[in-house]
Amino acid sequence: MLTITLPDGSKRAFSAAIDGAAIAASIGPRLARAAVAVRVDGKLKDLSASVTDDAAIEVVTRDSTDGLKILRHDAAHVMAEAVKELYPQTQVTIGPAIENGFYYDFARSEPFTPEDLARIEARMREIVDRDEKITREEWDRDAAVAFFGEIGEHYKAEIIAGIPAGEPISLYRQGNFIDLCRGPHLPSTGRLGKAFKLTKLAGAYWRGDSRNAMLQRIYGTAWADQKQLDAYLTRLEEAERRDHRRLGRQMDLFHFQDEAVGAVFWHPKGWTLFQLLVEHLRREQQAVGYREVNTPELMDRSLWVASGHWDTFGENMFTSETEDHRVFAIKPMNCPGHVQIFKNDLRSYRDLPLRLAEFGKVHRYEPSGALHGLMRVRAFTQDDAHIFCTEEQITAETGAVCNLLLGIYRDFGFDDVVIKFADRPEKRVGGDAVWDRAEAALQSAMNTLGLKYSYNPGQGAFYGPKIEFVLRDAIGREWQCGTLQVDFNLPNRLGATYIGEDGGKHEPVLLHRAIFGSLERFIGILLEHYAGALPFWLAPEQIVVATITSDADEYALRVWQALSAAGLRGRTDLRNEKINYKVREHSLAKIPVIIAVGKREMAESTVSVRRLGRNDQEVLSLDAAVAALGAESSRGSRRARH
RNA sequence: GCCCACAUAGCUCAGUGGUAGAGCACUUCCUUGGUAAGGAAGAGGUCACCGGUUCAAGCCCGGUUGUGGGCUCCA
Repeated sequence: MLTITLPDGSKRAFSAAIDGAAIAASIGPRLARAAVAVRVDGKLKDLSASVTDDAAIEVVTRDSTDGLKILRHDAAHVMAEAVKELYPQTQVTIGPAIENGFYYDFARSEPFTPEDLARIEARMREIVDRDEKITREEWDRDAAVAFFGEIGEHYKAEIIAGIPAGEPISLYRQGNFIDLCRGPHLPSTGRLGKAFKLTKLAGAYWRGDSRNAMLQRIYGTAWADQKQLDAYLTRLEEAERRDHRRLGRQMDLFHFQDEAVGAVFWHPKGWTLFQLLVEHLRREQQAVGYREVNTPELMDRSLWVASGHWDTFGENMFTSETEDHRVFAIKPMNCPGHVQIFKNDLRSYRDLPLRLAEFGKVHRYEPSGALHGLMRVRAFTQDDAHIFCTEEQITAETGAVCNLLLGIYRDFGFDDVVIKFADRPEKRVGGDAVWDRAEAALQSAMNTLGLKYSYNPGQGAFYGPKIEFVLRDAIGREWQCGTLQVDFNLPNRLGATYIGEDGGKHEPVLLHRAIFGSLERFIGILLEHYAGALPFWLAPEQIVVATITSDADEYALRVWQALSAAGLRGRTDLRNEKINYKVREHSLAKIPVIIAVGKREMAESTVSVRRLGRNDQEVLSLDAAVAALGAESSRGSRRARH
């Protein structure tokens, strides 16, 4: 006799041990069909796992978060089975479920081709039709290592050999395919359904280490049903249309070319946007105590040797050698420069916190494969700032930085920012005691603020732990934008000190912070976020004044003059084209406001205002329109922050 | 840097060994019109670059550069 408790609190009694499938069936046939696994006292189990004692049971269905994960994991297994059938010489490695889908890494001397992908996918559908039973087996570790070694699956054998001896391991078998897996899995391959698709082919290093062999990774997407799959594919297509590289071309904002790989040619409209971001942050940060500075692009190598950058990143720095054999480095960051400004005066504890900001253009010789539109470039502008403070001031300064940052992000329409805490990396300067203090200080400041963050182990800067503020692009890729780093190392390495209350010399703590991070990257994210339709205050061209007939040319110029005098950006369109044509063209160019003027407006001193995304117009007197649009533009950029 | 794919007009793309194509954009002319494409004509190319195969290469082969998708990296 056992009693199970369902999530709604209801209880059911069974006379003997029972498995998940039977429990689901006892509740209803629909649930039984949708069931992919069960959660027994919080632990995910196969539907076939038998429940012998009283337990809390939740039937996991295929469209739930856990259910989808299981489906995707099964899809990976089915793909591996298909690959082994079609290309028996291939070795399997690992194949997890990921966001929206799954992948599997294979070792094979021949590269897979896009045609192979179609073959593999077809075979996967056959395996689903075969509806092979999926069974769990428990093996002794050493027996499993020997087994996989024997059948030539050396990667699998290596993985299993890494599991502590004596720990029983589970294998899952379907047809002739057997794989190491923690589970749970579906009862049979037929339950996977056919709402999956293989999407791309990629390389991936064995165990994620670039010193290891390159494996071939096949990515796929899998869903509970065809409708979900179609919706996902449509979403991807839409995301492609908001790719910032495409928008940059369409909106004539910037371009790249071969002679300056990874460096942006900003066109007039793109540069206007860039300047708007700079102006906005400049105003906001000056209001909270930052002072702007500017430091040299080119400094002697010795400074970078002293800071530690030369040893850690020398290979990624651009250098320049003069005729007299002096080696200069083009700055890859601004911190050493700011430390020089700090050091150039005798500093008192009364000067702290000292907040130095710079819109500093930096160059980094990034690996060619890392480059990506505006998101990852070799020449970019940081909205960098360095706060020299005491250890006691870290919490307050961290709070102030986070407030400023989250406020700025809100101004640009980003309400949900992913925050990560990254601690000491393998390659670092400074002793463990210093790192302990830096990490503790940053973490306690974050906890005091009550901000939610995840943990990103080993990803800190070489001189200190950091907080990463991460935004997502149109297809969900994550990009670090803002950052805050606590540094107990550089001031020491570069000899920065201040005179404390006690009259003695002390080392300041250095907080590094960037809000946009890289202006280039932030603009890339911003464009994708708005799909190019920037809010009125940010649009490089806010208004086009378009004539309906040439009789209105003079009036249009007068209207434009009035708008321009109110500080608005835009132009006239006096071309001999129909108003329909002009509306279409400027709408596609994502101009927020089109003002049409014809004989009627001219006679009445009015304008007809059409907003992007709307099909109606508002007729206003010229004066009222100028006042309203002028106010709207400055409202966006001048937020009340108190 | 590594794996795979791709590179044709300003843009989006077609062209699988036999004289380089389309749509949009551009220029000129006609059209002066009321809120998402009026009409006609014209101009526009070292088919990324270097080499090879071939009577003949945009197309086949090799290399280089760049781009895209991943991996690694990201001060």
